[in-house]
Amino acid sequence: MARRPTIIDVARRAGVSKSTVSLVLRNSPIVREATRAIVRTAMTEEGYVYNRTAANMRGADAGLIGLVINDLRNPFFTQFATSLQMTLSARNYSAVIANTDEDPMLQDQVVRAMIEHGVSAFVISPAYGDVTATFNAIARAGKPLMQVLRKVDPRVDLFPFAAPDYRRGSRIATEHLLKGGAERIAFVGGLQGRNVTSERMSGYLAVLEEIQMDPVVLTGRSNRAFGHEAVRRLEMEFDDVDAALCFNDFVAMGMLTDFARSGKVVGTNFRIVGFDDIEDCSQIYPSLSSVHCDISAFGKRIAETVLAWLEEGSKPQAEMRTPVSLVVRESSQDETLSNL
Amino acid sequence: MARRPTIIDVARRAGVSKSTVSLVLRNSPIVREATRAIVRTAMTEEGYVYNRTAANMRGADAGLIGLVINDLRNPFFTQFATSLQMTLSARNYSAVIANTDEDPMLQDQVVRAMIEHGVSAFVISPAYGDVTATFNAIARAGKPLMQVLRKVDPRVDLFPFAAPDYRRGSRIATEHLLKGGAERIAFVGGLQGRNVTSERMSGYLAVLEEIQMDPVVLTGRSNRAFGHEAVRRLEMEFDDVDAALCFNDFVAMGMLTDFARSGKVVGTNFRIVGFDDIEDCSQIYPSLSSVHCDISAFGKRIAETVLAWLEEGSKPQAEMRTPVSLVVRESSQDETLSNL
DNA sequence: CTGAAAGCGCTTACAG
DNA sequence: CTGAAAGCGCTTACAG
Repeated sequence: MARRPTIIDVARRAGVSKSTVSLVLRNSPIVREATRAIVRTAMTEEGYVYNRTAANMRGADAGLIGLVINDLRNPFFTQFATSLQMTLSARNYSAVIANTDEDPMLQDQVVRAMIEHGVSAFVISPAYGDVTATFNAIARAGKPLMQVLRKVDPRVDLFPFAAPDYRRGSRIATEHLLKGGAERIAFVGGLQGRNVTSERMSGYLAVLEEIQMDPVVLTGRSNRAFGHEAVRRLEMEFDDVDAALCFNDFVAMGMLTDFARSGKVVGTNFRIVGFDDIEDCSQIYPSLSSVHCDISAFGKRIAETVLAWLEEGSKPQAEMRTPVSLVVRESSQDETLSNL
Repeated sequence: MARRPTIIDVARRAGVSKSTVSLVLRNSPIVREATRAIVRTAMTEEGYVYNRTAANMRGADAGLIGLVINDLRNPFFTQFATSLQMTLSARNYSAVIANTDEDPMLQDQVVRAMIEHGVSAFVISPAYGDVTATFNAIARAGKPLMQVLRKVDPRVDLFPFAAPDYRRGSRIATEHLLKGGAERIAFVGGLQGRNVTSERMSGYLAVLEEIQMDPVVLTGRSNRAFGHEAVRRLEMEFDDVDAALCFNDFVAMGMLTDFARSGKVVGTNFRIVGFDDIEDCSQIYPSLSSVHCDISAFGKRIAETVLAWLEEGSKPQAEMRTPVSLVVRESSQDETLSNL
């Protein structure tokens, strides 16, 4: 297989200089239309493909964005990554994507690899742990960085933060459970001491304080297994609890499965609301009410924000919150009502 | 913020020529250990980061692999992509990842973008449709390409194909259902006329022919909704069917949900086996038996295969099949038995 | 072992 | 509008 054709080959065939070819490539208006056409045909005849790598060297933007995600196997993050990547694609950027598996060391390694590869900007949903050195390396390399979904570095003036408005989601979910007649509501899941946990709990705590209801908080991992465990603990220790707001949909699904196994009817005897509204929520039985974070719109918005920063230099605000809403389904609604 | 330091800056500080710095960078053995040490310190003092882009220009390998996936929101493919990407990372490669959303046009576009970006090789789980032009563009650019999971281009001598051994999975699942006492087994889901569908059906058809059982095939989309539809159709048209092998886990879960809603006990009255063994299978109730494709090992293996091709020039065999196994859970096992 | 020179494929001023 | 020249940050022979 022969060497890839370059602009010189195209120039020779078109009978112009290579500068002219370069100008055509960059859609410069100073080249006559007739010349453009000649160059264009020469390009297809040669089978020319643009070499971005070479262009970058001369200072042009690489058109590569680094996307670093703490857990790509989790559909919540997958959804975000996919939406972001597709928005970038539509704007003619490509994404270098890496899963860090919640490992700050691995995270540091992939970030450095991406800097070497010359990505133009970073979007990071960080693993918990110390990111100072990692983020500093990005700053030193002069690349914009947005931290999303988890605020791990407090220097939001340098590394702007964006996330859905969890606090508000937590509030409206709690109010919904109360309106449905819940007399004692538990908050289930989420590791103690983490920002996301306190945010997702904060609206719940605020509402309960307003109406003087005692909170019941069961913190723990954010998976189905903890949902199972929580059901057992509630039965043993807090048998007056008749509703739960969960840290995320996995915890909620874990609880649902447990109730299904023991034959309890969720929606009537017990009300559950999840968080994130992943796709499965509407597909399971009973279907799961959940705080919808519109993560797909969120991903799109982040893509646009970071491109605006890159292309127009408009640095995003230090903290950005995107709207959330509540999707009510069977798990928090009396069957008799929903069948009306 | 100052310009990024280059090897010249490092060379100046270390008091050597830039060639020497380059040699150190590439771990060449011909540089004395003492000199290396001096250069290394100079690098950290300057805050030097390697510029791979520049290195590529001179012919070095980019260390970038293009990963193009038909549906990144589907956990099966996410698992594959993640495992592949992490294996690449461990070998000091990075992955440019794109979701094509089953759209051959989008696929063509992202592939061309990746060629411009200078990826060294492609791994593609293709969207259905005509990929000839897209694949030809890759071949013209001289990049290795492996098609995985779906054989869309028959030219496997040029574009080697790899997938789990679906046929065998289909066979062992069918045999398992028969051993459990199934008297009539349906195959549910999978679009007609697609390779994957016929492969996942082939073992089932073969076994049924051997024992002279009439097949019942309900082809259709591969999502939960079709699982619902299938349950209704089975009840109406084939009420002697007492077991189902599903095209994938989503279809199976759709069936499970439907049975749960109507109070039928899966595992006793009706046996179900899914395909792919996504993570949820063990977490739902009843837990879902499934053909385990070990997609994580598969991703790792593909990464290694493509790197071997790239680094050692050892082109993979035209067709590669990886082993599968059956994971038996509640959905295909009599409760009385499983509780022993 | 180390230095000076050429070149990878583009873009960017700068003349014409 | 178009051409000739320099340079982006490396690597690669080729001398010393």
